Amino acid sequence: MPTIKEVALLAGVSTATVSRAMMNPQQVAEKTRRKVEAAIAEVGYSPNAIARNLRTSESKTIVVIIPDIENMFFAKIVRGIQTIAQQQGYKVLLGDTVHNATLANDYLELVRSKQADGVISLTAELPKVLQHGTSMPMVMACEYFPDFPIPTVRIDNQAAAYQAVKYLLELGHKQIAYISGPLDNPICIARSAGYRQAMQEAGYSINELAKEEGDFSFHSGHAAFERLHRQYKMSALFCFNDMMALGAMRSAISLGLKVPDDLSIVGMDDLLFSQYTDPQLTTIMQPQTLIGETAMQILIKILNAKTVHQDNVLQTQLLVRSSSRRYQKL
Amino acid sequence: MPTIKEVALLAGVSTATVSRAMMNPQQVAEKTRRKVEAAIAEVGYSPNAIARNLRTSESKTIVVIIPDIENMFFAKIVRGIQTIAQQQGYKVLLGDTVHNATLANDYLELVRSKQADGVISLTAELPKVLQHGTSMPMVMACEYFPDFPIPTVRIDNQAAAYQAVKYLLELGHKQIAYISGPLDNPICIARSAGYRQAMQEAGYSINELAKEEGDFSFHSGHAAFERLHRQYKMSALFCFNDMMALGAMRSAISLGLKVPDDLSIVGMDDLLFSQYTDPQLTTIMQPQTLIGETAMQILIKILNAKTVHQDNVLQTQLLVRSSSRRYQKL
DNA sequence: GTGAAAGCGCTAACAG
DNA sequence: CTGTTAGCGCTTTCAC
Repeated sequence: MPTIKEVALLAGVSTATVSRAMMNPQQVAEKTRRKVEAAIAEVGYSPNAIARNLRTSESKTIVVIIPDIENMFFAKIVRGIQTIAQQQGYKVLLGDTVHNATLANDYLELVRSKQADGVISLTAELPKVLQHGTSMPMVMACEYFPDFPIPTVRIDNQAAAYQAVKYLLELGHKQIAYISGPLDNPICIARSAGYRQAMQEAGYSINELAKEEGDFSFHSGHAAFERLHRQYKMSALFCFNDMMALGAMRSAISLGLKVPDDLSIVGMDDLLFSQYTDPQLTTIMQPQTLIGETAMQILIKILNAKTVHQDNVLQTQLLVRSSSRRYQKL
Repeated sequence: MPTIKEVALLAGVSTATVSRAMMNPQQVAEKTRRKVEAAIAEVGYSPNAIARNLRTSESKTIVVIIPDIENMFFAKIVRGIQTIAQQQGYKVLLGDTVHNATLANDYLELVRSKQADGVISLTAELPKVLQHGTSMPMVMACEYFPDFPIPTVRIDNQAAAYQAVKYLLELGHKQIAYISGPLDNPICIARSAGYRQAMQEAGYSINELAKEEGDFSFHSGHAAFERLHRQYKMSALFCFNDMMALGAMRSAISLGLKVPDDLSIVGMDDLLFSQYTDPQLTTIMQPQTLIGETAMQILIKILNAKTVHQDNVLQTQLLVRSSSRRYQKL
């Protein structure tokens, strides 16, 4: 790999001039600049970013921590992040934690060690790893932690779940079950609260058997429904995300149930495929692209000025499709 | 951020000793090491990887370049890569190029600048960017370039397409159309050849109207089918990947066609959702996890010993499901 | 407008 | 076993 020194030699200038020609072109004479550019092209020089970062303590790179790259929900969010990042000259690196806190920590390491300037976390694995109260430019998207004072962009999880369950109640359903994500996850706690709020408002008691736990994956939704089906007689099901809803729907169908005739299903997220399955999935849509864009905008503000915007709450929307219908006696 | 100097000062040793205590603990006296470790903990020191990499030219990190994070096909491959990487102590960073050669180049930059040791490319954007014949530890997965002597892990694209089309021919179909990815993409050229081979063997001529181009995305498959439907009367359709096949299937259905009664569809990849759509998608399965694992294993060998394993070809398999059926006169 | 020189934080000889 | 020294490749004062 050619270095700046070789370019300088060939162009007959000092390394400082070569550096300036790249960083502040207007500071260097037209003629000199052209010589430098020619030399750069000739040797095929490309600056060593790592040396540059070491010097400037800035990498113009951010890292996005994703819990599960197989969950399509995150793809659109990443795209939103990338759009803004690119506009502002930031590169984005993705880290998939496979729901593993140690890996999440490795990615945080990139920021500590100056390989990246900041991080957007889409995962809930972080607090286990943030005991040191380590402070770094960071924004949390989707997930959130009441105890950690980290700028967050998210939806109102309790209200969203409330809306989903309320919708099912209005259709006349009484036996409404739900499949949650990990029970200790704050967004799941909030969504559970939304479920309870809606049920209690309608005057129904909460049946512990009406709940099963998954991990947000398709397969966990499939498995959770099988357990649920054995233990609780329901006419409607609310799943905490679409991947699980889709898994549960498949499970229901293969158990011989008709959706929505025997079972209404409502999910949450609105994935690309949610509208193309059979039946199409009714769901609470999350503005995925906007979540990503907002998160990146906040991170850039933090990087520039240390301004902290706490807790941005974005709007969701109920999308009624064909996986849900009015309750009918069987 | 505390530096090694502060640790050294606090521990009452030189920076070299601190460094050794971290890199080669056995080289430093038990007692000294303990002092150093205590100092590290006290100031909350964490080494600046960027300075370290600048010095050692090694990062124990590899980068995976992905053309489109929204295409689920890549998720499983990435998981395969991660499994092996983790076993061998490598971190993996993901870079989504959004089909953009400039971004692809940025990620290559990570290797040139020693922020990563090697790269696995799942994208076809590279050659445009590799004019300089730049050599770096790299393996190509899925895509390949006949002209570039880069270790590759892939399937036999022509044979796979041949198998798909042959299958449709055996079902009695004669009017078989196909939706390709970008026409200048080598794997698409190979798959087109497989299509032609099968058609010609069966004694059918090639109709230029029986072909449309997409970009491997769901939406492009949807749009391509609409064009195809206007210009060519077909009883069967082969799509170069499942995302497009799923898009085409939706398009067909919304145009009032029955799948498979009016139109048989065969895809390629075998995504998680391919078996859960209605109808379930017949497809040529690619061993995604294995592709990822193999690619990473090869990269590690290159990193260790410069051994080059050219062109590993993995097996595919036709999965017959319900989106295809025997031809019937209408 | 340009060059000389210092140094970002770290590791790796080389001495001792 | 440990300290001293010399850079890795780059940017950035500070002079000229």
